[in-house]
Amino acid sequence: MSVPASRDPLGCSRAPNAMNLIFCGTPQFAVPTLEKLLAEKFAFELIITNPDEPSGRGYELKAPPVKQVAERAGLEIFQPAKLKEPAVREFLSKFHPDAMVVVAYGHIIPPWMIELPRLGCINLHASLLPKYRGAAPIQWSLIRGERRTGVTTMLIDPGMDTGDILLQREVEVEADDTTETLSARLSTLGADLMVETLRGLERGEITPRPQDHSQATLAPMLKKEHGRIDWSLAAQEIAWRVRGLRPWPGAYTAFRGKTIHIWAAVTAIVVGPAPSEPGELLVEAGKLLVTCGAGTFLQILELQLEGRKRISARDFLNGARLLPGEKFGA
RNA sequence: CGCGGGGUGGAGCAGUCAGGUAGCUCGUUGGGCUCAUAACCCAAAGGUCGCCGGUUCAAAUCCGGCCCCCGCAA
Repeated sequence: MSVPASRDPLGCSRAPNAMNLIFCGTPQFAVPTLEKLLAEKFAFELIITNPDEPSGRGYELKAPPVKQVAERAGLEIFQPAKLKEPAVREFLSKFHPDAMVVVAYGHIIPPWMIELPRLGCINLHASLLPKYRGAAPIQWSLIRGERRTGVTTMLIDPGMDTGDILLQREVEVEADDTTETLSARLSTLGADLMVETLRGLERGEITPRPQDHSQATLAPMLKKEHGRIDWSLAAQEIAWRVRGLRPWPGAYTAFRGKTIHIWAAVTAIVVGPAPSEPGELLVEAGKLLVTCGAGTFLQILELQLEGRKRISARDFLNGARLLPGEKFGA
């Protein structure tokens, strides 16, 4: 199927999406946007992504997902460790993109870089700004039990996700969504929104709208310690965390002196007045229940003992030889 | 040479330190009980103990090498 060479209203011979872009992004979340823009024939002057990092057993150097896609597409790649270096500014000042697209890049964009592109730096953020500003919006919206969330494109300003909003799109959070599944959905939705945003901006059809800063909430980068389960919380709170903390750092607790990860869990209907303290394990009709705060119970569905594979609660019960009164978190 | 855990019937595990008849909880198959059941009772099938080599009268277990899986860390 061939499309005839199109002409814009001015009659100039040019591709329909002849915007020149610089793309900044690093993890998997940024990949759908890059791929979508490639498919829509946007032109890339440069791809900026984080340096390869040692990862996995043996600490082998691993290229970030965006770099892998960019390499396959034959694009020029730039991997500065810091944007502050004078050499970085000097190098980038040679470029004159129409817009810079920033998706989960992992760095604050300095003012001189914001002013580089004609149309500004367009950021895709995985929340309904001004809610959940920061590095981990998807995780925190799940941890907080939000029923709906979305994606936002905005004009980057010197603050942390404080720029003017361009476009937004909402989605429902499914009851079994985890950061993995929600992130996959938002990243493809965001890719479409970015295309729409760029085209709208080029045509002058989008009016940047300031955020209502009084409504802002924060979604700071997660740390390992955020995954430790506090069994005195209500089961619902813990279930939200289990979903939001996947795949990293994961919700974990201690069992027989070792770390055990809880990968899937749901709140359980209480069966009876079983007197027990937070963390205590109960087996009821073949189900593995943990006592939580305020008389609530969490049913464990999937877990993983340190050094072992991820298994179902049933397999765990078959092999663990639980003793009465054993507990998590001890 | 980043640190560490693990590979045992279909599943999850014990047994390995102090070598010597393959164990536990399930699942599967057949039978029984029951109005009925994922419940209960009886019975059966199913394993080169990751691979190769060594030590030994004898190796899942001790020694050497290799393959695969996983946690930490980043």
